[in-house]
Amino acid sequence: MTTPLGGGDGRQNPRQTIADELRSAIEQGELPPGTKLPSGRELARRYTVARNTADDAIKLLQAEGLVDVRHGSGAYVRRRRPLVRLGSNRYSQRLREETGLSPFLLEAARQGWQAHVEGGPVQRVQPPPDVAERLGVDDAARSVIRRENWYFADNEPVQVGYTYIPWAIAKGTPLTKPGEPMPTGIYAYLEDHGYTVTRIREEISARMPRHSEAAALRIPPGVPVIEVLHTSINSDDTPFDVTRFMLRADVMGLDYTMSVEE
Amino acid sequence: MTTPLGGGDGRQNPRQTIADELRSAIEQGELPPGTKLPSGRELARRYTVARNTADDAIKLLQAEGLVDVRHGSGAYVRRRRPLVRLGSNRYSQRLREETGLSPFLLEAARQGWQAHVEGGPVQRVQPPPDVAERLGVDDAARSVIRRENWYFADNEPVQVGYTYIPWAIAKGTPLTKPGEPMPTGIYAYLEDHGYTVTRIREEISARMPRHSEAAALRIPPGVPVIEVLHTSINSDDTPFDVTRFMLRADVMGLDYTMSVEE
DNA sequence: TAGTGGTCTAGACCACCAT
DNA sequence: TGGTGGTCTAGACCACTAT
Repeated sequence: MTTPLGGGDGRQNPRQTIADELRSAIEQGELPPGTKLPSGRELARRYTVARNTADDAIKLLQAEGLVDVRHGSGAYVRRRRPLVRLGSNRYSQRLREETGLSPFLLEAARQGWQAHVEGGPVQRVQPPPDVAERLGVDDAARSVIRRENWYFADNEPVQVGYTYIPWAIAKGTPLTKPGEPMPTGIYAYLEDHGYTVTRIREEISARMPRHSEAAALRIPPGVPVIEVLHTSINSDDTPFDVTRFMLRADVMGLDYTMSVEE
Repeated sequence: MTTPLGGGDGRQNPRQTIADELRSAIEQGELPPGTKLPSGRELARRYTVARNTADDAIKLLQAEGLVDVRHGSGAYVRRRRPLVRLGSNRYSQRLREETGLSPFLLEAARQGWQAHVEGGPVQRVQPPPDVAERLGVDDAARSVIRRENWYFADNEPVQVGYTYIPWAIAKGTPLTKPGEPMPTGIYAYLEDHGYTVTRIREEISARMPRHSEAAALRIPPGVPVIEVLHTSINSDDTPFDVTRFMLRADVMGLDYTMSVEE
């Protein structure tokens, strides 16, 4: 087949061509957020390609996070939702005491979201290697308590956290029991027993969600997760809690303010 | 067509079935990193499906970031490369002076990477709204200087940064000229002129790369970017520089340690 | 009920890789 | 040169949505 063009640049893939044109229409604002894209069949007609090919173009945009596809309805330019930004002050004792809220609820409420937290199972387990290393704990069986928490905004799950506390610390306390003492966070409790969050370390990475994570957090295609490995450090420089958070990156972000040591 | 199974669970999509089995083989370690997956044609034979279908299964894994596909060769389980973690101390004056290195070079070198930075164009421009807001600058034309920097590790681009400095500050200084004064970073220069990084704010999000970013940073499918909106704050609480970084999330991460205010 | 996306088939040609 | 991925076609059936 010959290339019919007379004025433009060289031809490439039909699939890419279609995706490129839709993409730039989106980026230029010609297709504003919420707009419905032409249907696969319609694109196939316009570009004189098989429907497969047109659909593949839309799948590309979906993987790039540009569109949401609704079965039976159409593909729509994704609306950029404002992020809930978790601040670095979220471990502040004072904030907690004044509001009685856990960090997540605090930030979410401040930003106008209907937020709640649900506790999951609490188990005595063997810590993952990276957690064990940061806790300075044996990589041995049952050396830590693992607590699971799910965070919701407007009734959608947006974050999960797995908290690991050395058994030596948690032993015989309510920290080993589910449901407790979540309302104001476990930190209020730990504080009363000599563990104050003096410093924190947060190691941040991003990746595509695992299949199971995508299902559990209802993460749409084209949306990554932010993984935060958080370590709480006591005034005597001992780490006493490590939490691995997974955040839906389309609704959650982080916001740190910190002073720079010389 | 009937479902031939006798012992297992219910059937679903061939495409999903194939992806599920490969995925769990990868997650179980039966297919270790670097292993070559069966070819599309081979999978098609094994599962008695069309080649399209088998290929689609592999594309799913690719979009999840689990495999790297090499044209003409095969699909391989992705090796997890260790991250270069940029620390919160990277704006430390002392570190800079002792080593003479810019933050990125410092961290990368410390972690055994062959690193270098390339400066891009320097222009006087109108700042993006979010940058203008953080700089406390007019959203007007030509109110800031924009500097562009590309960061390489082992000769691969892994990070871009766009730095915005108010024209009022940069006017008549080497900050308006390209190539300068990069070797030790612009911060050394600013410091000598009354702008010391006393506090920083970093707003973090993650998303799939834009098409152009993916091309420029050579980001493979299934890999997101981390976007950091960095603000440098002077001792008098004035912001004097905003930089937007884009990091390839498969090789770059962040590592903050900070004290918690009461 | 008409239109839309989801998926699959069977066959084809091209580009790239490795031997 | 044979195997592999990349892409495309033309047609089909199903599941879901909207009216």
